[in-house]
Amino acid sequence: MVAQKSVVTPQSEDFPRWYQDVLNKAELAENGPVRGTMVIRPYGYALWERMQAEVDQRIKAAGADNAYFPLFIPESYLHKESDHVEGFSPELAVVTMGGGRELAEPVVVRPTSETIINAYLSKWIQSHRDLPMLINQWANVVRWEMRPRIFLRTTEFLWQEGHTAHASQQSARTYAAKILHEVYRDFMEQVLAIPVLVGYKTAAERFPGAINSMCLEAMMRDTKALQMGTSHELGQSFATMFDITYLDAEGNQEHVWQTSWGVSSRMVGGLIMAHGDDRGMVVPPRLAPTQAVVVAVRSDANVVEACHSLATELHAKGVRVKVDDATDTGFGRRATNWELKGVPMRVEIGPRDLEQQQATVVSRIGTEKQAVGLGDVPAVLVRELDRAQQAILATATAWRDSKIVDVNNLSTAREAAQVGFARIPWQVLGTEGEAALAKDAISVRCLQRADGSLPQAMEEPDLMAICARSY
RNA sequence: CGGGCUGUAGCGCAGUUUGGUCAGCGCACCUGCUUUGGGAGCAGGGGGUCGCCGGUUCAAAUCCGGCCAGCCCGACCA
Repeated sequence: MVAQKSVVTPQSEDFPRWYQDVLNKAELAENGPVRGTMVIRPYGYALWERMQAEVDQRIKAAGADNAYFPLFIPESYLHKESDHVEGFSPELAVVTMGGGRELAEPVVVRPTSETIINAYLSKWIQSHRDLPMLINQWANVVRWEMRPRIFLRTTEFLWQEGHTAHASQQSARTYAAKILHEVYRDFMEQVLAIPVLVGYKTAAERFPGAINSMCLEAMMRDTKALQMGTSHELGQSFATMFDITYLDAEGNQEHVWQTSWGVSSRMVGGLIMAHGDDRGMVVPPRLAPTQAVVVAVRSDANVVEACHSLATELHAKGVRVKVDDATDTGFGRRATNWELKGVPMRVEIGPRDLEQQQATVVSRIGTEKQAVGLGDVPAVLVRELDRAQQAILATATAWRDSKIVDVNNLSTAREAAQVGFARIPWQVLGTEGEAALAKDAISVRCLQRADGSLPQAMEEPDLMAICARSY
């Protein structure tokens, strides 16, 4: 076997450059003409569509229904919640002209939709029988970012945002945690194969307008943290400002308790940086738009026919499969391109294979090739796909865990956070320590219990702070 | 928005110090032939107002001024 030339900048040499190389060579996305915008190419969008499908299914299972609210929001709506407007004002895109004339009231392009959705929830909610009201929308939002990075932080990005109203604080809190665990964590670990730490955001990191922000934090291959998703308890502030009230069973007028929660196209960046290696992307099989590619090694009618017939068989078994019979491109180049895209399994068929009535099966996460009888390929592939899914999660988890260091003072925390996650008792760190670490670009990613579980309240004793550099 | 670096073909770059056969290289692309089991070879070919505007000069990718954009490091954030 010929030594493989490096096709992207090695991670160890220059991680940001590696990321750019993968975006380009795997044909995922590129910059749009307006600063901070991105063009998502078909393969990148296929990854997002798979994410949408899996997340949407879980959201519906959690009882929320999809709806759609407008892109434009009256500027006055934003001003109804003071923390909210303060948090988002610096990054708003505001439209002042329309139809060639100055608008009487400027409209903002939504940076998030709490305000407009709550304006309507207040019309729709009258009785305790209307609660809980569970709404989700898939949309694009715009935040004028100072330092954009494709997928991780773009001026316009794609996401889902859930907005719910409940009769009690407990119901809202329970639901926000349910979304965190049953929708987000389950999706990220079981589908994306990315292990996440869950916890509360500190007051400094909280969503503008929330009384409690819960989050999921993943570690990228450069040991920086990426916030993969959030679920917020909004308390009653939006309910008060937008007058969302209901009559309870005793006939009392009450304000609802609310939540909001979201995951975005940022997850595509997280996927790239959580699993990728020096050969490109590694896409876990349950997510992969293409789980297996059947490659015709040489231009030969029998070979090409065997590839298509095997693909048909695999498709019938529920494998998302493609045939690569573009034999006017050399085999090596095609193999490399599929690896760059992170397609989990490759099945190679050439004349030599055909003579033996076999195919050569290669996993993206391994290097060895195995010869498999043609008839056994579907069963082997199904087994290997499952194995790869488990292996990718296990590898990512073991690696991340090896980069989490327990520390007990500020200076060791600072040191540990340069090369991983520093875990330090919150009562040792405190808000002063948090501010001190911020000077070195280290933030408290989340507060969690010592066993890694989600706290019930900020005031719980013995919470641990996870500190890291982040995207 | 601060600090640093960089804008030359789709991508990556050389050339700028010392103005003048510098419009160049590698990859990619097109055609033909030979190839195809890990980024193929040979031959031929297409593509760039050198980021933009202005200035200096007989002459500007090169010098001067301004602007714009991108990347990296920070502050802000999904």
